[in-house]
Parts: sequence; structure tokens; C-alpha cells
Amino acid sequence: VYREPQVSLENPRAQYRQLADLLRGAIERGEHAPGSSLPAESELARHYSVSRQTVNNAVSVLRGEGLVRVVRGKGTIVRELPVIRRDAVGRQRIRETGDARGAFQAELEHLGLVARSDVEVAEVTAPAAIAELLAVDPGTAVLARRRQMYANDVPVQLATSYLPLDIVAGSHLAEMDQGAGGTYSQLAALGHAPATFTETLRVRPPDDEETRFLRLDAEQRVLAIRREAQTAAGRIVEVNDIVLPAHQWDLVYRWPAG
Amino acid sequence: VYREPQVSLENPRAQYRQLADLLRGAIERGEHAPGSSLPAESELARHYSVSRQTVNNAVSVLRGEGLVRVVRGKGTIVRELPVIRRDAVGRQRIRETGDARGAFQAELEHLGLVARSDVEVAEVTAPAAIAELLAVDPGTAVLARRRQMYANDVPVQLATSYLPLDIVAGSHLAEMDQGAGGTYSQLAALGHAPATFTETLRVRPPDDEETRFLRLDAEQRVLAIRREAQTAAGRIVEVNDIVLPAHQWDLVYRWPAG
DNA sequence: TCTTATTTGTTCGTATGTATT
DNA sequence: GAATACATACGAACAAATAAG
Repeated sequence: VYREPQVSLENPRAQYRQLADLLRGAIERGEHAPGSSLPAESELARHYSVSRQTVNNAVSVLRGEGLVRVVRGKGTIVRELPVIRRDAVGRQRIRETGDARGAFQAELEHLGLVARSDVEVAEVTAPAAIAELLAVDPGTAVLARRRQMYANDVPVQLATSYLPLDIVAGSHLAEMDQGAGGTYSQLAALGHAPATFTETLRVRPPDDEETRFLRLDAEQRVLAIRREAQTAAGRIVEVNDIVLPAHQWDLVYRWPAG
Repeated sequence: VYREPQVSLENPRAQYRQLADLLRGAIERGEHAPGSSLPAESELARHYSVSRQTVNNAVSVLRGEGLVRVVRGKGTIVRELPVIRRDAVGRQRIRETGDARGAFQAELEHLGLVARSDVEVAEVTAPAAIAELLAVDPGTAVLARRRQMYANDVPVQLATSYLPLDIVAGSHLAEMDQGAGGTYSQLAALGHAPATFTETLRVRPPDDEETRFLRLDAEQRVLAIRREAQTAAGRIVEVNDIVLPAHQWDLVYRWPAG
């Protein structure tokens, strides 16, 4: 006979973890469709004969995993987007080949998602770490290109690219529409073609701005990536700080041996 | 006048977050030394005039960030180890140059830490995904080299390397001590020198075994990395599944443009 | 715009279980 | 075995965000 899954104190696993496992399973089996709401916490508490506090703890586990998104006053919503794959090495090539779409758009189209992004360009005082990498004096102004990126109108990436003004002032890169081929083609046209890319990444809690824009909980994590583009002459001509919700992305790197 | 930091209901930020911020700040300022215990939760509850439940929530935040480690019945201990940097591209080179230390040891010595690792070698039935990558029939036996790695006797990495038996059977790689130069030198000596490396990584909750060995909480995250070594002929000759506590590591990748 | 019902967020007090010392 | 310390659970209450009217 079929037996309704139970949450029980007899089980050595904590009740809120048992319930989190049940809900996760139901979501993965498609019993709660992406974009739909879970039953209210009070409802689940009644159904499984536990306190609402216990349900809240169980939902917190799923939030941390990025499986659901909670809106107070509204409900608990099952995440809509699939995991997106970012190919760090291949993505530069896409632009260089004159592909008009851009790497981000290509990544999303692969999954049948619609890409959209907002760009903001400004001259800003370089943060200390950026100034050092770009080898400009602390307090010097640099060009900052800030992008907010969306998949199906869900925010999925924040990126701020810093460029030295002595290279890019007056060029296409100082415009909102930086022109064909992307940042690296433009840098090459200006005589500063990147020869080597370095990405340093770590996992950390989101800051307040990231929490707001990426709609994250404090318990979720972001992947913070810093990419440095260096010319053959050894000069770093761009630093790009990229922030991704950790649960939303897969990263791929490929390089030759030796 | 100096005023003792307070946790207050007037503050719009939740009390447990206020307290987590206070404790995090104190730890970062060195007011709680690495390896030492925080005051007991009941103590903190009294001191800040909040319930122990609220203190427990605050500590949970710090646990999730990997800032403290909790041992029931004992206390809450401040994390001892610094963040370790893993240079994915450079680490292969280290072994190839005949450096006797190995990449992992080099990474740790850089920080003044002592490296130790246990190795276990066995022939196992290839998991489905591994069998497909190595292009062997499902159910075929492969060689598995499993490593548990420690920094100052703290577990910091789990790695399982899978190799096809038709290449490595009877070779040094089938022994506990695989011999000089590391896995890739040995593969080269067997006529299967890797030409390209691919790493795919994602952030996820630890499974039960990882939780136990890496001493993680369910709320913490691991970086799961799959590295594939491919020969010039296009054959994948090794798959290495690497698991790192996400808060404990920085990753670095570097590659040439174009 | 204001009101009300719904739903999640947070906190408290209390109690019990489990691991360590 | 006793004392200590964290883990989890319940019930209750109020706050805050959302939606419907």
C-alpha cells in the first residue's frame, strides 16, 4: 500500500531536514511546477503535524539551495530557471568571430532563454585594488562599464568592467554602445589586444546591493569572479568584477597542458 | 564615550543578523582568536539580552559562512585556517618540472601550513557518468585513486581520480605510491600524455560523506570540480572529481587569448 | 488611499534530546 | 553519573510585505 511520507520524531534526522527532503523531492519530481507557489507554511504545518517554525526551517534549507524564492506576504515560489553554463575560455572566442550575439546571449539561447542587459558607463575613482591592478595612482579616474544581466527577465549576473582612461578615453568603449566585437576587439583596435586572461574566483555571501538586485537571501551564496585581461607587453588593460548567484551557474575552464 | 554594541529591536535589521554582524566583526578584529571558543550561547544570550534561540540563529549564519565550527557539547570554535589558493593551471606544471612536493603541498607551504594526504587505490565499477567520459562500457572496472587531504591536520579536500584499466593496469599508477612526477607524467610515460585539461565546477551542499570527512554543516557549501584530461588524440584518459569546502578556497585560472 | 486578510519573518519562553567533558 | 553546551521542537505573539477590495 502507498503510504504518505511522514515527518517523525522517531527518525534520527531532524524534522525540518526530513521535511526539506520531502519538499525537495516533490519539486524535483515536478509535483510543484517551476514558478508556482508551495502551500502556505501554516498549511504544511497542519498537513505534516509539525509547528510552523519547523516548516520555516525546512523552507530555509531550500532557500539556501536556491531551489525556491520566498516573497513575504505572498508565498514560496519554485525557482523557474535552469542552471546556466558559462564557458570562460570559449566565451571570448564568440565575440572575436564577429558573432553579433555576445557570449552571454549565446549561453542563454542554448537553453531557450531570452537575454537582456542594461549597461551604465561612467568615470569613477578607481577602488584601491583596481587602481593597483591597472597600475594607475590611487584616486585616479577610470572608466567603469557596469552591466546588469537578465535571463527571461530574472536577474542572473552583475558585472563591472574597469578600463584605464589613457587607453579608452574618446573611444567606442566610452560609449554606451561599445560597438561590434565586444570589449576585447575594441581594445585590440586601440593597440592593446589582450594576450592572457586570468580569473580568480571565490564563494561568499552576497552584499546588500547584490542581495537586492539578484533577489538573493543572505543565506545564499554568490560566485565572485575577477577577470584580468593582460596584453603581451604585460599590461593589465581591463579588470572585470563578475557576480553570479552560485546556485544558478556552472563554470567551465579549458586550457592546454604544459 | 564608548558604547557597548547593542542588539536592539528598534534596529530594522533582525536581531540575529545584528548579533551575527557583531560576532563576525569581533572575530575579524581578532578579538576571538582562531581556534578559541566563543562564549556559550546562554552566555551571549544573557550579555546581549536576547533569547538563546536568537543567539543560535546568529551562530548559524557564521557557520554557513565557514567562520566558525560548532561541536555539540563543547562549544563554538573560530576557524583556524586561512583561505587557500588553488592555481588550476599552474599546478600541473609544478609536477612536470620534477618538483618533488606536489601541487597541493606547494599551495599549503606558501601559507606556512603542513600538508598531509591519505591515498587509497582500488578497482571499482565505473559510475555511469565516468564510464561515458572514459568511453568504456557501463559496468566496466576502472582504477580509482582516492585522496583525502589535510592542512595542519584539518581536512580540506577530497579527490577521486578515475583511470581506464587498459592504460594503467600493471603500471605505477595502480600502486599506492604512483611514483615521481605525478599522475600526468606517468600517463605520458605510458604513451597517453594529456594535451588539454577541462574543469567544470559548481557550488552545491555537501553530501553525507563530505559532511563527515570535511567537518561541514549542511548549511555550508562545497565547490565540486570535475577535471578531465584529454590526449592530443582526443581520448579522455583521466577524470578527477574534486571536492573543496567553498569557504576555504580561492581558485585561479589562466589561459591565452584566441 | 485606506482597510483587511493572507503569508512569511522574527522573537520569546519553555522543554527535551544528544554529545562532550 | 553529573554538569555543560549545542540541536531541535512547540506554542504564542507581533511585525512587515503583499494582494484584494
